[in-house]
Amino acid sequence: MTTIMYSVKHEEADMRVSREQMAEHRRKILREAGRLFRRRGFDSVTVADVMQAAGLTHGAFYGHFKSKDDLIAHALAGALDGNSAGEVRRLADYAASYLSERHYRDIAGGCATAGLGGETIRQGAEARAAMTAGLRRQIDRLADATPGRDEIERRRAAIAAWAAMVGAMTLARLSDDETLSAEILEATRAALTEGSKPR
Amino acid sequence: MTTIMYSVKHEEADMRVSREQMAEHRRKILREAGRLFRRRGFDSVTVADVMQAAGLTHGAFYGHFKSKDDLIAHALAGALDGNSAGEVRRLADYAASYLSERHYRDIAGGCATAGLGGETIRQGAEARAAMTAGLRRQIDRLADATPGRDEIERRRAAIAAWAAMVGAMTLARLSDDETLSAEILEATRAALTEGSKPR
DNA sequence: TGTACATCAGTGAACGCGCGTTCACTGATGTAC
DNA sequence: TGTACATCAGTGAACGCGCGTTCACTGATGTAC
Repeated sequence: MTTIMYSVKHEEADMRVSREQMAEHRRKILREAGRLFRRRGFDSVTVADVMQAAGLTHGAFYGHFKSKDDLIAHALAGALDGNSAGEVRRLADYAASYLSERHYRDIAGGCATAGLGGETIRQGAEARAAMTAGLRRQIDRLADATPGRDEIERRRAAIAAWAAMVGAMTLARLSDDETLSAEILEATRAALTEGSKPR
Repeated sequence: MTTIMYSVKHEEADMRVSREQMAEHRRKILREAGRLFRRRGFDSVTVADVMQAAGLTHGAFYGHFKSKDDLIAHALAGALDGNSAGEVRRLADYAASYLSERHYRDIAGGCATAGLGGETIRQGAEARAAMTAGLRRQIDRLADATPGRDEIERRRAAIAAWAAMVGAMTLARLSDDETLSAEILEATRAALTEGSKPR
């Protein structure tokens, strides 16, 4: 009996690859790390998990990053950048979309603050700094889309609204009863939407 | 040269101890675990850390709990119980106290939902269940102290307020800039307090 | 444009450490008489 | 109430596994001529 083996290379991730290939690999590592971390948390995702998701072996990791902590900081920064892409038009619309069932279910692709905020408090200085920068950007973005008498009032309202959104998503995902989860999202959506729609 | 050694026993935690001693040990393990978990998260606290904090050695652990996961579930339930002790009179007062600098700094003794909510999503079924039960109790408590036309509206408002409190504490602790942290707490406090004070 | 060689991205085995868990042992507790 | 013995809470060494990290090696890339 003869077994014919086809050597299928999904990507040419063999030995030495070109420089653009390497840059592409780095981007892929960061993207997959961002998704894995959001889904499973920093600690339970291993370096080997990330590299496998990126289609490489774990040994190549240290050619791209100094350490797992280094990866965490960069992946977090990337995920936060991805989240804050696009302009926020009206706070009420943003809240409705943020507090949607779709976002509730998409942990891996969803908001990094909701998915990883609680754990980042205990991470290294660089990860904390990335989070703080992302938080500042988000507050600014939301303040521009928040109604209010003056800049100070809009900023205040934006902060409170952002806290409610992140908190509601955390609580909804925490609950093991999906009816309660839906109620939490709905109640917070209502609170952030009410009175802001011109009718 | 002679060294005189005094054998100081802080507690008689030698071999076999009495049954009430054992019950006391279990309570101490749970209390210390609750504090350590809130401060450092589930993963970075080891069974040996907890037992040392309780004044015992790690080998005794499995006489008290089935596994680390078992400890997590019980410690979480205990911490949540501790948090929800006492009645909530007025939502605005509760929010002011919850969003205080004192609470912000007291992670180990503070709200377990804010301290561990983000991580509990990825914990076992029992830990999730304990969190869900705690969440339900908290919503009920707050709803009773929330102004509103009817039960449904009070409950809605209580949920949104609770989400804002947990979110604001998470964001404040996330920031590595204490000025921003204080601003987040202050803004959310203002949002939850405004209009509710009779003047 | 073609050839020779140095570089270096990726591979996979190996290292070492820490942690959850187990276990033989100890000796005080608690019970039976 | 006192004595003899079984029980069992706690001790500390040991086990085994997983994970972050290192390293010798490979062979394609990219450069010098």
